[in-house]
Amino acid sequence: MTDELPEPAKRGPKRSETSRLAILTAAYELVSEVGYRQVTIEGIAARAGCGKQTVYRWWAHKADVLLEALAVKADIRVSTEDQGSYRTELARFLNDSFELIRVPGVEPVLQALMAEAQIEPGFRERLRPFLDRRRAALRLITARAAERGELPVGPDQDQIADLVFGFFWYRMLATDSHPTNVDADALLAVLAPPPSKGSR
Amino acid sequence: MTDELPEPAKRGPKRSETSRLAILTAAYELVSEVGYRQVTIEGIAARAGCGKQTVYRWWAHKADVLLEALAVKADIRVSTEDQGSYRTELARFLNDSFELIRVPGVEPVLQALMAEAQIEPGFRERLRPFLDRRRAALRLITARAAERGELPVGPDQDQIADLVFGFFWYRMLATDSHPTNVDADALLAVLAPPPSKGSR
Amino acid sequence: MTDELPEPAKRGPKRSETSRLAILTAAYELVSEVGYRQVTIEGIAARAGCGKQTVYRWWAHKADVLLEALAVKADIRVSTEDQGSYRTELARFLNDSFELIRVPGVEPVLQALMAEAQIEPGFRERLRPFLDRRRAALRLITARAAERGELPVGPDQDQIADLVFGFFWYRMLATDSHPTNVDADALLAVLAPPPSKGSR
Amino acid sequence: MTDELPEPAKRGPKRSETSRLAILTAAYELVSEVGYRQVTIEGIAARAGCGKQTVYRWWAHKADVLLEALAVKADIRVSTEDQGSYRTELARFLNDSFELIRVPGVEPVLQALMAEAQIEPGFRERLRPFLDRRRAALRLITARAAERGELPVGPDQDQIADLVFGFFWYRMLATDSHPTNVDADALLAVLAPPPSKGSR
DNA sequence: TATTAAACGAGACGGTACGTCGAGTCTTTAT
DNA sequence: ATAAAGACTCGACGTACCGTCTCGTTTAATA
Repeated sequence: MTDELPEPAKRGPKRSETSRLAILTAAYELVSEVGYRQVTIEGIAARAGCGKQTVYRWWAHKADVLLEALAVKADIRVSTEDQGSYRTELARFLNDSFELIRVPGVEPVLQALMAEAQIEPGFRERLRPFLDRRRAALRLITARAAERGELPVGPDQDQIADLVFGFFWYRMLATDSHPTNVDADALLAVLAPPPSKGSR
Repeated sequence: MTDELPEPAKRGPKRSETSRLAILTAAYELVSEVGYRQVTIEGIAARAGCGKQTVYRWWAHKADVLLEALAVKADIRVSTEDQGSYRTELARFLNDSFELIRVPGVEPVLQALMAEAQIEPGFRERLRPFLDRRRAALRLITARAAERGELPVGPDQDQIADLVFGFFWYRMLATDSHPTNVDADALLAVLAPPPSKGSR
Repeated sequence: MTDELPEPAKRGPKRSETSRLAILTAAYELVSEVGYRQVTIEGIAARAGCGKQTVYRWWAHKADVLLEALAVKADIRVSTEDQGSYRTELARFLNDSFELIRVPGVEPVLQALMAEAQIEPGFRERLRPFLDRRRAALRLITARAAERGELPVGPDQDQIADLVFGFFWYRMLATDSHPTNVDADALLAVLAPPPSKGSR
Repeated sequence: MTDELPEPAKRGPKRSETSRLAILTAAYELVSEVGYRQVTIEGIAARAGCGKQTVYRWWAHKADVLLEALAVKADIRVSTEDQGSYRTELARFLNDSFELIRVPGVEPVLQALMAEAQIEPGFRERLRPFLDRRRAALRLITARAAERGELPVGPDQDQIADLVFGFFWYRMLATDSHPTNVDADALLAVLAPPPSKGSR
């Protein structure tokens, strides 16, 4: 039982990996250098040393280039491994996430992606799987916590995700201050309060 | 001591309030009708029946028109009055806020404003006072709660604001589901847990 | 009794005569310099120092620019005055015409116009009035000759025009040799033979 | 005595006659169907079911395809046989020529070829042999007439050709009316006047 | 009351980028 | 070994808006 198509055996030249990477790199760098508004398909193509058509052939929108560039340039690796306790795992998840946006170029790209999703309905839908993957990662942790009975009463798992990612994005979109470890502690205090000392 | 200039007593016709309102209305309506991306200064001017220059004379950017239109079209009135308890006041604040974005046209405008703030550094700064006014409103409540000693250990007042507005904006920007009363309850459970039954 | 509209008193800036002339000049010169194929609207606009839109606003096609440029750059003045005899008038008409295409830049423009008329049906119709005006000029002469009874039996006035302009254009389009006075004599011999000496 | 080259006996597979004819047919038909401007190499290749490269391999320009297609699709056969008198032979030549452009597809192709010759200097030179062959055919007739002493005083043989082909092309390029037998009579009256009745 | 300066509608202007098309070249695979 | 399929770079297309700049016209304070 194979899901794969048996390769219709297409003739002709294959897609140029060289061009693909040049375009992704150009787009990624340009966002930080000149700002998303000033990034144009023409500019990307020029910097990548390829024709505009090669960009348009493979991506519908400059934001789609960035979305793919993000995967190439900032391989997202956030710990979701079983650490024994919800609190520990959540702490790690938060710290990893907060670290990620300190990777050069990541923040402006994320801002641009979220902005474009508001403006271009088509891209909104293409961004969602990316956002959902992040939620799914967190869900691994909360689901495990639920099984263990560690989840405090209050928000359900979806609402926890809204709180965590809401905090994360709001800081990035609406303020100038990145979330720090101090913020992670506050989130932990709210979502996974430490076992009270006096509890017996 | 007044900062205001003593009015140099300019000659000539005054700014046309008719045009101002026509432009604000046109911009506000166009966002919902055609989407922010498709809103152009030319389109606003055409719909408002005025020249482009009249728009450019008073606003720097189409987002600035919307920011002012929002104040006119959806007068923001969120309760911050003293209700005796933090939990009650926060509940009211949340419900009022969540209701606001159900006003027709408000959500797409807010999405557009936040998007433009990511893309246009100048506008980002002009949007901040708007966001800060919202934070200040919430701060009235948390400050009062702090005085009363009602604030649970954990997040400080700024972090509370990040959590509340983060939740609010994340739902609007990244998901398709508006926050509801159920969500308000979850936020309350996290930020202002009810007095535990057994406590006395 | 005036046929003229009472001028609806249009508001706003008038068409820029500066741009118009810069565009006509640029187009006219470029044809000779780089060849009609290499003339582009972009190139014309760049050389004229104006935006492409300013060209597109007033002309449908690069050939239309040239057609107007021809009128400006090579004011066509071919004698059709009454000289007493058909033969004299036709001789003058031919010599004036043949001289015209020796004006720098005229020949390549005429070639381009006729070529475009074959390729772009819309322009073909816009070129026709120009061609018809040339025929009308010749017709002044042949009609006068007909009145005088000077027209030899054989081709009618339209066919005379076909012969004259056919000769003219064929030389320009299909050969490399311009028509000369010698050719004018040959045409005269055919169309307006001198009164045979022995005839009486 | 054959004009054909003795085949240099090249190695490897020979040129595919199937593709050649498919391309010529596609080009010839497309000109009438969509107009020369809209004919593209890509379109020809697509219609012929072959790759673009196969077209480029054998022809430099779309006009060259048409020039060859014309020879295949409308084998040009104009009578130049000795008929005893200049007038008779010229009449036949004119009628045959005028008939040719009534063959479906011939006129638009001829218009396109002449147009391209104005626009593409390279093609102009490749078209000339075609035009010269037509002149050579007429020259057979005029040369015979000259030998017989039938040529009237006035235009020399080259000028006669200019007049005949000029008339022919001018009608095709600049007017909408094909030359007819009536026109042929007018040309005859001018170039080969019938022996005057009263001549003794 | 006449003057004059500002704000207005209209819209032409020099620009920039769009997204598309086709040119002509090059690469891969199947026949 | 050929040729189809088609990806590539390149350049121009014609369009849409940008933000600026005239144009008259209208309005209101000033002289």
